[in-house]
Amino acid sequence: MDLPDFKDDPYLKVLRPLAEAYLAFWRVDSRHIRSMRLTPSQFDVIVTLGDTNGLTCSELSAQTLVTKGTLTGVLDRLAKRGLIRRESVAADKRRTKICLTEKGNALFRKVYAAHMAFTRPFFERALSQQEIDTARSLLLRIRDSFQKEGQGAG
Amino acid sequence: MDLPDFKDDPYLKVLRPLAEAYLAFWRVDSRHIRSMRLTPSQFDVIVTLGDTNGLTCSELSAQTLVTKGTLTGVLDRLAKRGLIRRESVAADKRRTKICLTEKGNALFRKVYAAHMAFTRPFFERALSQQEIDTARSLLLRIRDSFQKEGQGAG
DNA sequence: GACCGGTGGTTCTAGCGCGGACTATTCTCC
DNA sequence: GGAGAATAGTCCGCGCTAGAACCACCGGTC
Repeated sequence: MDLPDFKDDPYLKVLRPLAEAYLAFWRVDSRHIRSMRLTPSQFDVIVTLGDTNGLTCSELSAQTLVTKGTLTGVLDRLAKRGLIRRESVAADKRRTKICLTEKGNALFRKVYAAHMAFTRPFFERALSQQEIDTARSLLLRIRDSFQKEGQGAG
Repeated sequence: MDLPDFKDDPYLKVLRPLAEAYLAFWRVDSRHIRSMRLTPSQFDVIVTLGDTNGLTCSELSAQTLVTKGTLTGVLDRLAKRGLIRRESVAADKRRTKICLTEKGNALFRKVYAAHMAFTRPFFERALSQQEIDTARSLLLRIRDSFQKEGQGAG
């Protein structure tokens, strides 16, 4: 994505920093998660399940960044490690409720706090309170622009 | 990553929008790339090779988001489609120079312009010129914070 | 000219990502 | 209450991902 001809294109001035900022964050973030013996997807699922009474697969995949198809495998591995369990739902036999086990809940408490504490300083030293607000609103505008349906953009 | 207790944490106010903005972008971006019969990694490689006289694998993996180990497979598939070729380097038998073929170069020209044209409007309609500059500088600060070595962040 | 640390590319393992197909169940509408 | 659409979860194919191990090769040293 690095052509001289286009380097001055104003929109590239955000596109690349956006990608670079997120990916720099992501590398640090995921490395720390892996050091806690979880993958990013597993962490995402555990944290999303934390402090709930269980969620269905659809709810989980909507609230995490894990798609429906991938979720099955992720849950299989978490179940194998005794961190979650699948419960059938009487009212709707199609559904399965996913719950943290005791062990999973304990892990959640430990790992979430640790990860927050690890990640926070990177942001705090980068931006002031006011800049955080500015960045937030600009980023949300970008997000909304890409989330608008009719992807035809215009 | 969605706990009530922590929702007011100032750093979460950027973390989530950053992730959401990038991922919203990424979904639209990668879907468009796939519609052109390329994967994001393949696109990244092709675009990076465009307008060069060939790069070694190390150079490629440094300039793209594709790691050394993954690159082999990506290049295999691109070679199988006749889009790149591997050339041995006389001066150093360890190295392999990767070049776009004619076909690959033609694809590059077609696909890169199309993709830029597709993506640009999403940013243009989200932010003004001035906001682009602001967003850029804040994002670069975030990036730099995460890229600083000693990941201990303090 | 044999050692040796460093580099370049490939290979391996375990796991994730997307889209699409499939089965079972539930909902909707006539 | 039965046909057909929609939904829930699983499964599959292909490809990507990090990280580590591996082997060939280079550069310098003695």
